[in-house]
Amino acid sequence: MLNKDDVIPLYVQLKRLLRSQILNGEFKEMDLLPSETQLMKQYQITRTTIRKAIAELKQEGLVQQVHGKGTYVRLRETKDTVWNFQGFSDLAHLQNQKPITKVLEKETYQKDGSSFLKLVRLRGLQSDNITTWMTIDTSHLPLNRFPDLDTYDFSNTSLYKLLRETYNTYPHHANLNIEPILGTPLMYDRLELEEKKPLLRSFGVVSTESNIEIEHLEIIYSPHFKFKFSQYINY
Amino acid sequence: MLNKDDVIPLYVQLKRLLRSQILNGEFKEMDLLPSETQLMKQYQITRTTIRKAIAELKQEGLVQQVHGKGTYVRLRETKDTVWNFQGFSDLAHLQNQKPITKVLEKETYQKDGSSFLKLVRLRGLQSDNITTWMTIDTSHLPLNRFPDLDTYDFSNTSLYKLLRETYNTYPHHANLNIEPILGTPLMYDRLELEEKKPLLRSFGVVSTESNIEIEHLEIIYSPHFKFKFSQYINY
DNA sequence: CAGTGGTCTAGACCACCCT
DNA sequence: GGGTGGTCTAGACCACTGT
Repeated sequence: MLNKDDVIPLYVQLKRLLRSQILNGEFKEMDLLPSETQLMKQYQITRTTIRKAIAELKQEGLVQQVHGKGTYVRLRETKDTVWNFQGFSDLAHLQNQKPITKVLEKETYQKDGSSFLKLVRLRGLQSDNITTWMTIDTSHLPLNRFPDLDTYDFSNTSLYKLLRETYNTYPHHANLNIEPILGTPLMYDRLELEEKKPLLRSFGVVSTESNIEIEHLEIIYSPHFKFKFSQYINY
Repeated sequence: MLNKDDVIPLYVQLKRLLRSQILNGEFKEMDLLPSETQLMKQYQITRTTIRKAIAELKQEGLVQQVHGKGTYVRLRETKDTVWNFQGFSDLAHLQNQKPITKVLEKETYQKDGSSFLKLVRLRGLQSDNITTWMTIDTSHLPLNRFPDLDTYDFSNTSLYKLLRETYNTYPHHANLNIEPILGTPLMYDRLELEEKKPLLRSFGVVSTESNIEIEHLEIIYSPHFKFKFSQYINY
């Protein structure tokens, strides 16, 4: 149920509710969501509010509206663009796949008189007990900002969840470069690739809303990872 | 001005108007757009309609709203990301470089009973009489939608400008895939590259606002072309 | 035809920012 | 305090889809 006195806007509450119902499987792929009129009655809120919630779900690619028919659940495609960050786990669940993370390296080092944590993780998706490795993530995090970060085990803990919940730091945007590379033998070995196809490498900085740098990172993408983009064209 | 009897929704009309004003430089980077109240008076439409228009501009990355302050023009983010389309020329001028286009192939062909134009162009930047080739663009365009398109010379004519001004067709967004490849000898030859570094290849479809496909395209990027992204992180 | 989403109006109250 | 955007209500009419 929704709480009209909560500080969280009604449309956000409704959006989260519908999203969790979709992700939990209460509504399945190609199901129709309740119509806007039904939702009005059910939650006693206006259609405008409902449409705002659905519009954002549509933007996230979870839902598709068709005039005269209804609002369909749409888990396929669209959101493959989200590479890592936290979209990784969500994406996995949608496709009945399990996100797998293996910590390859974890070490602290000094640079310019400050301590940093270097974290190398192999990330992949598991379905039917077959694991497909997708990326090798290398993160560099400042330990003065995140004390004791090196004491955590990251194989089961989301880095960003930890930053948010323990260090109250909210990653907001990333500035990244992308380039094609020939992988090193180590990379192909880690990603369990036979073919020595070229790989994608992206690297850059993750910052908070106020542009404080919180992470330097590099991501090596396996060819299994399909990059999709939508780009608006400016006149 | 807006036309309330037009079949085009008011918010779309307003969105296009504001967008063209931004891109024509009537509003500049970091300028404030007129406030929602001002726009209400100016165009005699409701705030809901105005907010819908602005929301879509926000989604396109042209504009940013700040509570209590106003709506700012923000061209930065999108501009760096823009690879080709017409951002190419803008980008060039900014750096005191001249955009160069060389038509490599131009031929019509039949497929599924329809005629198409295949256009292959080499694009680069010139400064101090040195040309650096950046991309090889291959476009496929339907001739039934663009009659006589094959009669134009594209070395000095912008394809998109032609589509807009002659065929009244507005490219709006592109859905693209990106992958690293090993180039063919022909590619390295055309791009005048000595080193056989891996290249980036992107391919996909360009559509109008109403999702009508107008161009299939492939772009091969030279390593001289640096890809930069800004990605917002969603929770 | 009834039901659905798409657009739009005319208000209201609030939280935020600046002076 | 006066202006800004953020949320929400309670309606209305329309275009599209199915039967």
